[in-house]
Amino acid sequence: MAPVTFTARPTTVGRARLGRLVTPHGLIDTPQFMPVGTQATVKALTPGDLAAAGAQMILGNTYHLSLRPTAERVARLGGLHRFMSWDGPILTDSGGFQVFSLAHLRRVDDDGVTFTSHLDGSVQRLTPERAMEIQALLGSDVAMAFDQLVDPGLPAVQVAEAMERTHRWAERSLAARGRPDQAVFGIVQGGVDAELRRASVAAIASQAFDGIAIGGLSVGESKAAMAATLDVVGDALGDDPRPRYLMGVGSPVDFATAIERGIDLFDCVLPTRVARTGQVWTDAGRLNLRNAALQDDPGPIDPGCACEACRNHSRAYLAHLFRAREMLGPRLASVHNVSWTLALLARLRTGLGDGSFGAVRDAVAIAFGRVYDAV
RNA sequence: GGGUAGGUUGAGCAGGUGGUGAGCUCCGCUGACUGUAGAUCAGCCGUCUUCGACUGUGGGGGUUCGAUUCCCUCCCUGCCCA
Repeated sequence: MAPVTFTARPTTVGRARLGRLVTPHGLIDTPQFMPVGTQATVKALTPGDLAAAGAQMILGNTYHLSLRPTAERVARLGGLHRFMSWDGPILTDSGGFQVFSLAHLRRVDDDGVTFTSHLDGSVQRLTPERAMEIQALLGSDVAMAFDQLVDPGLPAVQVAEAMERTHRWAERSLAARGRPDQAVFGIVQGGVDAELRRASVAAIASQAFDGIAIGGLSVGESKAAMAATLDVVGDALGDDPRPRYLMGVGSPVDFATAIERGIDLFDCVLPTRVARTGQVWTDAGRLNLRNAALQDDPGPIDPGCACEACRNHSRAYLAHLFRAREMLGPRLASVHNVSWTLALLARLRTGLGDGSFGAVRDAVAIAFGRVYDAV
């Protein structure tokens, strides 16, 4: 029996589909957004907060958790779900992103990556096999193959080299899968080069992965380049029935763009990261809770939002909390942003069914265009 | 009343022995953040017409080419004595 099953039906919107991913810990309506809980916590939020916000699946991270508290300890304590008291589905990143973001702390070779721990400077080794072992110990519902992403602006030779390494690591990741109840997703790389992306889709989609992730995007390239790359990947995948996960995306305007091009799953730190410094997302665009003008605003962050922060608190109160550096500020802002983002995804799903998708997409584009339009 | 130490841009300071005081930390203002080394980081933070210029060292006066510095006087604050 497959660890996860995915059923999806096409819609009238481009390559968009409406689907359902069933995992050992529950189901996910797609397209869906997964809040990121790198260190076994979606920063500032309890599992109850996440459930109330409508979260169906969250992320954990191989690199961080293997260093602390260590995968072995999590396993001894009953696995990641029990450890963090999140009963729903969990996807674990393989640590591939850290190969990219911690560039100055690592050395890459064909076998794997050697890191200097950002915590204590100790030498750490991550290979496809070890990444899969860690994820098996964590017990996530979906494990990610160990990949290497690079700046798409690098010379094509280097982008191709990292991509080909990713393909070899994909095979090894799949061969090293540790448990039958855990799905494994492969990751397509290739920067913003159409030819490389097509080659990468061919190399990854031909393997027995349970899902296909698109990595290496939203790392500085333009919105247009990301959309064009998603078009290429979408064409190359054709009617491949597996779930498609766009890694590390996105901002409010990115979701519709990607959904139209066939994406089913998203994850991104943005809603929680920006929330902690006072930026909240609303139907009218974004709002900086530190702005002086909000100190006298008795209204909620977003009148259309049903989250705890919007139900119970005013912008003026939030503005005060951030000004006073009270931890409730980042917490309530995180509650709101995750709730709002998940609600946006719900509206987009509804829109795919009833024809209002374009209207939702355009409203968000107008509200956020000023900020997130791109280069 | 006497003595003493002080008064520097919102706050707290640094510096300054007659020769360029706009330097720091807070506060404040604005922005950034995309598979989280991020409750972080960046810019601004006297005024203006801002690649520059002007003003500013408690108030007033004096000496001087030139005063934050020297002199006179007044005001304010802390501490000690009476």
